[in-house]
Amino acid sequence: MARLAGVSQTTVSLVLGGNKQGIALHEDTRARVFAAARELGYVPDPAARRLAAARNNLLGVFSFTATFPTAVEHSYYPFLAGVEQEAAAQGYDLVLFTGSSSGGAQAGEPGALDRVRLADGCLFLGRHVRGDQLRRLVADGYPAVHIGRRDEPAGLAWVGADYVAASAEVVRHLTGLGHRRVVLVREDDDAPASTDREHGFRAALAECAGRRGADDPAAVVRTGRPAADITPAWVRARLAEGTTAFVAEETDTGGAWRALHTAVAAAGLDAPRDLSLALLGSPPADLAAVRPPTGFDIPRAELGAAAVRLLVAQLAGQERAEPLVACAFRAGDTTGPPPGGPG
Amino acid sequence: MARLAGVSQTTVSLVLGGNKQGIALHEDTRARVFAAARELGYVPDPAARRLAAARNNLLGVFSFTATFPTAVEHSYYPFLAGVEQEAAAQGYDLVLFTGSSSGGAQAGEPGALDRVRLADGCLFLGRHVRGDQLRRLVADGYPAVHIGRRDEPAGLAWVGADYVAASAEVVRHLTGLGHRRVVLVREDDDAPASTDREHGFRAALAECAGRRGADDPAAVVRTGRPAADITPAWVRARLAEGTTAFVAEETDTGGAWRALHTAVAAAGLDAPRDLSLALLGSPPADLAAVRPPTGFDIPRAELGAAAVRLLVAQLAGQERAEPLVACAFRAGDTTGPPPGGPG
DNA sequence: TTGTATGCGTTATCAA
DNA sequence: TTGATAACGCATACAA
Repeated sequence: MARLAGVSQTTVSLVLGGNKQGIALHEDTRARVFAAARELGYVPDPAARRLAAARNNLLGVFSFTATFPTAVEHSYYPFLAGVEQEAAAQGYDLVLFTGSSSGGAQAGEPGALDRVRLADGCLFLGRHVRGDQLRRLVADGYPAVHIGRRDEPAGLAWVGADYVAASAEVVRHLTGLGHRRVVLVREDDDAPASTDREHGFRAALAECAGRRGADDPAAVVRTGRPAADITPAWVRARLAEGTTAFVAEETDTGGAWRALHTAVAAAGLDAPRDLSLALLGSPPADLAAVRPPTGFDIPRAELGAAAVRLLVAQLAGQERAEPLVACAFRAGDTTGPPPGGPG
Repeated sequence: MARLAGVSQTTVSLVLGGNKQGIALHEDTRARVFAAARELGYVPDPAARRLAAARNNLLGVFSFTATFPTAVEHSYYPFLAGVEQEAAAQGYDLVLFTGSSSGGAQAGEPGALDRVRLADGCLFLGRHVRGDQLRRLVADGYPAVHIGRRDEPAGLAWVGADYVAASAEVVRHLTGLGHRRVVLVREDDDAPASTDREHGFRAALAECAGRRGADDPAAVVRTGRPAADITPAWVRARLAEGTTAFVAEETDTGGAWRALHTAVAAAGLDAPRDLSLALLGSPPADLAAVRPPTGFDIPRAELGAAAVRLLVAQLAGQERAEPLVACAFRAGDTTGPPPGGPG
């Protein structure tokens, strides 16, 4: 013990612990403690100090699929980048959990989510988190934050991208160019991320209809995987009906956008010459290079960081703040005025 | 406490702790303890565990730059994939220590490394490791494994890719095609990864020279960042001297390969028609699609997994095994016989 | 087969 | 300004 070296004992904690309480210390004492510590190579045991502090400075990160899947494009990497940085800034370390691993022994078992309790609080990623277990965690007052909007279980804190506002902005960009009839291609599921985009889409079109007195031009198409119904013929039919712009939502595979892109090209059409295309999100890497679509970028790193801040605030007993993070509008090369002129 | 739920208390440790000592336990008791634990969502505190037993089934990962940097190409992500999977298989949870992350509160502090002691052992990644702190950890007998060959501090265990063998194999592929004069373009630094590649390169060429009695055709060029000296004129000059093949080492930015690629194209030359090109590693994503180069792939996930196995073996007091992991030769489209025919 | 007592290294509360 | 002393939550030797 450094106690032997110096002449003190509890004092070591104080000087080496940073003296949070602001207790007065003799400068000599400090110096002696430091000297002795260096001499013996003494290092405060993090386990002991975390035990005594009743807080281990660990934040959990739980993703129901592997945190590091082989296919990078499905990964949570962009979120983790923000999580890591913000956790570092807040002085927390990260414990990585996955639905498939969780300590090896009890994979997939009913209590698998309980493992996260070894951390002070936990972040959850992904749609497929078991609701019942999460509910219990939340009910027990365990600090938890979900990345992505989530209505269930009640009381679960979350941070999410403001898809409503971002989608509305994209649509307003189109209506501002003169488009009056726009079609949204979305996935056939009811995830909040899809629903929010549709809300923003409809809201922005309704605004325009109100102003100009036109009838409601909103049209929404739900497509499957793969998006087999988005064909050149389908595109032509929509154009014939007066549609001048198409909007696709971003999905994890980019399927909707890819299908739209392909169908338009196959129909011998060109954006923005013959019609306008926009993407409610970011394009898959291989299509990004071809022609950057008009749309918005999801601030994934920002979301990760915001989630950490929210979780830390929860740990400190503070109430939650604004959970929505704004997306950045991206002006691309795929939109322009409708062919026949505005209106 | 789970103690309240059941009727025991120390027993909880035994049954939940895996009962290392092989003490006899009533099946009813075990069942009751498990039931109570599940009921309360009880999880043993890792800090307390580590304090009392000096182990808590936590493995640390410490990288000397952010583990999830904004620039994806510099990331340790591929290693992490293997680390995560193997750690799960071995029954360990992963702690990502954020001590050195950019923006981290204790980024450059002298004690930044000490927090890893919370975990039973720790993996280290990256070239820019604080040697002094690592040395202390190792000297204290703390289980540590470095991913990537490393000579310093002495006694630090590591796993690495067998760059020597892999590079030699690539060169033999070239000499087998008939190339006799080959130039290596490498970074101007002395990282083991670069040095090993050069060794393999030289060894394979020397073999060939020995067999055929030719003079030593090895030529090594060190280039900076950016690799400004790799110009079309430079390529032409080497060809004029009789060089028929060029080999570049993989770097984190892919700079050397990119420079070579660009210079050859700008010189109006084509591989494998006019000359052969090979890459000691994998190409950056954007160049991979263009034309897959002959070379080898670093088994990053395998390395991560091997590191975990080595660390776990160290925890069990076993001695270290073979630290080298073989790279996979990749036949690409950039090599062929020399233009003038073999020899 | 299970309960009791003790210690792991710190921090926090009080007393000196 | 500093030194005792009691937790912190768990594991282990030992007694029951």
